[in-house]
Amino acid sequence: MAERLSVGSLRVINTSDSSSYPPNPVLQVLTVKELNSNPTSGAPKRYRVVLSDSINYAQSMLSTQLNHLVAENKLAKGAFVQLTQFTVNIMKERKILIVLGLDVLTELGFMEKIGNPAGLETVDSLRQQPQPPVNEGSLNQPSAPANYPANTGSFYGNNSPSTAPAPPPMVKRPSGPNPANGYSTIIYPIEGLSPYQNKWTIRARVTNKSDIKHWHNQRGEGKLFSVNLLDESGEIRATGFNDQVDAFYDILHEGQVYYISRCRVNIAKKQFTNVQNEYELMFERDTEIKKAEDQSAVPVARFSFVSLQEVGNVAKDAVIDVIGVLQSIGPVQQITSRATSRGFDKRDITVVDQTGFEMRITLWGKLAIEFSAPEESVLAFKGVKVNDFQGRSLSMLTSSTMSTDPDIQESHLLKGWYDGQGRGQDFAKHSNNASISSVSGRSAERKTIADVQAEHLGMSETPDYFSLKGTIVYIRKKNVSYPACPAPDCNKKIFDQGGSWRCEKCNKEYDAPQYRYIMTIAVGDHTGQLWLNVFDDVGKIIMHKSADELNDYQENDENAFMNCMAEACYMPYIFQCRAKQDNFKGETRVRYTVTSLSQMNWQEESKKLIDYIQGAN
DNA sequence: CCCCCCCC
Repeated sequence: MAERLSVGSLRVINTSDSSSYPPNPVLQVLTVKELNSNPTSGAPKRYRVVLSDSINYAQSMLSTQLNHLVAENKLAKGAFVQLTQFTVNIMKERKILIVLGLDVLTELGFMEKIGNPAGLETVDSLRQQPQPPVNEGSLNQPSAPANYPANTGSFYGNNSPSTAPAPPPMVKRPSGPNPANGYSTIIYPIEGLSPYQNKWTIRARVTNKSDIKHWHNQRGEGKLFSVNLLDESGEIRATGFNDQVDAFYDILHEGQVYYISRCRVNIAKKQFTNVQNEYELMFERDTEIKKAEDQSAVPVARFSFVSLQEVGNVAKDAVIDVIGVLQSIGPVQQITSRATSRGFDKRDITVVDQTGFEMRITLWGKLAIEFSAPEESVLAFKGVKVNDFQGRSLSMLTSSTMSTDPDIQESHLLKGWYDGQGRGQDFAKHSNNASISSVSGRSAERKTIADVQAEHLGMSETPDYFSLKGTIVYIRKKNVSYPACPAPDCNKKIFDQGGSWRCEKCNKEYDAPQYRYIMTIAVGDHTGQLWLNVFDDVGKIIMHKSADELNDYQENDENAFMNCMAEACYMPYIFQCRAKQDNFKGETRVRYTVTSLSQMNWQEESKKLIDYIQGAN
């Protein structure tokens, strides 16, 4: 097999101009590793693959459309692959191959590592500047390296040609625009774009075009619009401001394919993106946009569906894609925004899928009013926001899209399932239990108990949020729960009037209270111990039963009660916590409240630890 | 340079 390898090709790619890249190098797969992305973000998995030519090895990232090869165990350790499309990005001083296309040479099977391949020099060592070793974990967030020269022009322009790679050629399309009019005939895949390359043209379909938005704030005012662009490799958002609105807004039409070149490539701000790309484009004065004569061969949509069941495990505020069968259509309603006191039209619909879950999705504005899809249509949503109202619900954003009965495999499968069995089925909701929650879409930062104390979390004006990996070491037996008003969302403590229970808030009498947890638990980790307050939704998870049931035990069956307490103790969890000052008998103290908790995911935790250990070296 | 996306 060794003779099939493109021996020495990786060094050529690492050191030379893209025009000298070996066209279709054959390489051996040394390792395939899943990048530890946030499992609650809804984003697809990313794989890092180490490739060897037997003399050298190199890091690569697999474009997500190749993920299935990993899932099918075709692309695995020891396999041989032939790259058919790739580009080179620079992350943290090191070149990374971005593999956009490859063939697994299955006829060669899997083999032990051939030769004794060595690592390649970092970009900086090629520039005679010794650099510390690369932290592999950094691949997880390839935000453009802050420690990297911001002026990429100087990097590519002023250095010697041997260290200054020009953009790699990708697919040659003789039918593309003529270089004479300023375009390159070389079409780049969107996934290969990066701030370090500026001579490219993409051929992409506009899958979403915003209205023109005007803004004014302290920093100034202006107008903007943005489009989502899609090709077979990936998607990216492009935004035009002010003059570029005038120049390009009317040229770009949703659904059509364009050649686009000479944009600025910026780092996408993670919290604002709803397309899967590290970068985003900004139209500039000399940006060129030209409608493609051939509108075919560019995908119309790209989805990364999360099943309705899985929506329960996605963080609040994540932006995800879902597909489901339309089950019910609510009426158009008018609401008034609390923030702006403006009125909005909305409509709630419910969709179901073969995981047996239903999901409410809120549509807004014109789309809500004009919604006309018949019941039992398949609806595919791209870029909808996850809310945690009553468990889980979804809400469209202006950047979201909805397609009715899209001609994609998932849609046909869903239709088949619905006609076969789904129509008569009952569906589960994501109930109002505590679930993975987060502040602004991310999980709060992990702290040890020693960190929480040393950093004085909760002692400032605003609450602090953190997550904690710990074990329940004690549950206070006093005041485990209180008798609450059974009216939905009241939760007020009610009082036994002798035979009936009175709620002062509702001004009503009830036959029985509904007990709610207000537990105090001690949680320990390897650095200390902390008292945490737990309310009903989290209490139910810890105790595996309702506060009513536990209260019943406490009153009538001491043994059963003690057993429940014992079983709940010494369980490890990841606690999401809020630390907040309050006044108690004239003294200021910090109260720690568990806002939600999740079961230990040992695999994830192990990964975190490995990354932590590697980062420490 | 926006980044709001609303309500129960």
